[in-house]
Amino acid sequence: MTDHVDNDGAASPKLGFRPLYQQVRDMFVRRLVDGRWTPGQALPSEMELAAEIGVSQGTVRKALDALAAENLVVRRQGRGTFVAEHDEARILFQFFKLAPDDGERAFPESRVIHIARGAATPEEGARLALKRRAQVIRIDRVRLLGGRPAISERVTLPAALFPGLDAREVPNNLYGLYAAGYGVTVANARERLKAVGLPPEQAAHLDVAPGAPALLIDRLAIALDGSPVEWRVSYCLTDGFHYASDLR
Amino acid sequence: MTDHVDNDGAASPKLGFRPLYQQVRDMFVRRLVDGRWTPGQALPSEMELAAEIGVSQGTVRKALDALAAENLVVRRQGRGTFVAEHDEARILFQFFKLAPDDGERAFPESRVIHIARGAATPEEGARLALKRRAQVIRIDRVRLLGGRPAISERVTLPAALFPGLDAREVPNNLYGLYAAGYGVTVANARERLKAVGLPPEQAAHLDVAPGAPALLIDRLAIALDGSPVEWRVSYCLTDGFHYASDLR
DNA sequence: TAGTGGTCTAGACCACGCA
DNA sequence: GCGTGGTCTAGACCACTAA
Repeated sequence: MTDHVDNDGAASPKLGFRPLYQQVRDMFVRRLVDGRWTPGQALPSEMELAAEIGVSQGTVRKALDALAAENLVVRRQGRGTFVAEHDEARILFQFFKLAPDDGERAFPESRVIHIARGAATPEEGARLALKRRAQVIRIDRVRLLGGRPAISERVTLPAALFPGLDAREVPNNLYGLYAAGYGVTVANARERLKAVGLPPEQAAHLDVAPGAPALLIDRLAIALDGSPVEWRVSYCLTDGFHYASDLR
Repeated sequence: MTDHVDNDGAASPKLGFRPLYQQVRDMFVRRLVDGRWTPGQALPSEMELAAEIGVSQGTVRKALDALAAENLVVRRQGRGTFVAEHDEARILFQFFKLAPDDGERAFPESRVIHIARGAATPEEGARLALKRRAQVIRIDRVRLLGGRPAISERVTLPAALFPGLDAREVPNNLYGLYAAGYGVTVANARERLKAVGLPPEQAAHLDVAPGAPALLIDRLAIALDGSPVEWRVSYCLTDGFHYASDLR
């Protein structure tokens, strides 16, 4: 066992104090990162984990509650604690904020326009924290909402993380593929929104006039270990749809 | 004392079970709503509250932690628990999502264009859940970011909630005024974003050409008791700025 | 009925802010 | 030094699920 929790001894002088339950949380995240715990799997019970690690059940509980708050695990009373999956329902509510003005949210269809790999541009390298001259995979696709083309986007990925992705069938649910196919779990994302005039290329894909107002969404997706794993730039038409944001 | 916590007895049959700490949380929210606890005030210590209510300190703690997670109270180790205030810093990070593309976030200046009261339109009535022919106050203003006009917005309020607001000086920080002047605390807000072409009136206020792409933010602000208290429609220019959204 | 997570309690000790 | 919230533990009981 390479995991360990240690809050006593000379290693905990004055600064650098970290609560036990957070150390336990970090240990659990490590198990998720290195694939010891995989999506959908049932974790051992709180009691078993507590006995294994050598802390109280309450401390394990605080650690698991923290992971549940980050949507990394799902707790179900009477059944157990499970590693979260990137199924469509989760994506739809956690990462896809575009909803119809009235009516139910629905998962968009996708149409891949182009997929290729090449050397990262300076901007791509900067956003994805890549070494000079690293390879990236670029996916251009159009997504349909309610049957109409509404999103034109480019997804840029570090090729090193996703070997062979450019040569395979690309499913609708990319984050599910990252997890199931490459062991890469997207933990969170930062989005920056702007209103812009639609560039000619995107306008053609969406079948509207160039210069039409579009919502530009620039998203950087972050993996469990904190590293950026996807840069996505989406142009969205917003008549009949809106981007929903809840401020608490 | 009208507050009470009761989880035994015939009132708790099979359904309708509600954890004690949530009942305590609700009791605390009631105290915030009715003004027994006011912004900035220090709450009694956990021990005192536990003794007063007749539950354990741990249960009070869970209730207060829940309120802290909702940004309704602020907990400071060694000092105490305080009712949250709508100071500029809180607004800036919790409710104002527009940030410069590079550089520090800053609070925008405001210039009131017009303020008046009148009968609610059907749409205003629907959004604010008003009775037919209720009065509303409308505030039109322009907000400046980095010295440049960047936001043109209309704020619509139920006149009954804010008597005399249309006749007084309107400060930059509206939510602070609602709280300090009228005992109305904005607890959260729902925003819907679209990209639109700027209407002529807003274009004139912002000194750009009509039809220029703008970010339309439609915000409904919700009070502590769950009722809508403000409807705000903002047209934002987004060159040099973006709307930041973190997905977790 | 057995096992899981959820709630509630009680008490000890720690880190922090302040007088 | 004192009082605050923060952490950690231990144990009891409850609600839910599945066999």
